[in-house]
Amino acid sequence: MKPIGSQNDPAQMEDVHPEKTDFQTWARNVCQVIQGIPRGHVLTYGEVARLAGPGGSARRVSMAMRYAPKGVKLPWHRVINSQGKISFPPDSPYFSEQKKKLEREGVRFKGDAIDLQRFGYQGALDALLWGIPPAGPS
DNA sequence: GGGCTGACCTACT
DNA sequence: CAGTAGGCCAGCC
Repeated sequence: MKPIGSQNDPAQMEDVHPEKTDFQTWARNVCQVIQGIPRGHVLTYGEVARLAGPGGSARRVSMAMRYAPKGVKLPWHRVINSQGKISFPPDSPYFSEQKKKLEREGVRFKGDAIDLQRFGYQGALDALLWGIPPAGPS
């Protein structure tokens, strides 16, 4: 992917208004939410979108992660779709990589999907607001 | 300026 | 439980 290509206009780069809930601000919020997911838990796109703020749609979550530079450490593998499955094609290298990372963190697959009842980060909002660690799956 | 695509979601049939 | 329909919005052609 190319970084905006020929965007040499200084006006567009510097004239940024963080107060507004534009895509960049919202995307940054999404990154915060994803980084707040503890090890061994996962969140769905819809939940991340809701936690990131108003005007959030699940599609934008995926865009935000692609939007983030490589330098940013983002546990993107902890984000899955509402079906509890990985959103990559099974033959994609990303699929195996994500599954591998998740299993390494203790997330077990029930067939081809994850049991959201167990590994779904239900305490996401609490942790984001008060820093309360989640109760691990027993 | 319009049209199609996409790491998606919810609801309905 | 599988398939379909509508909605969502940034990027790219």
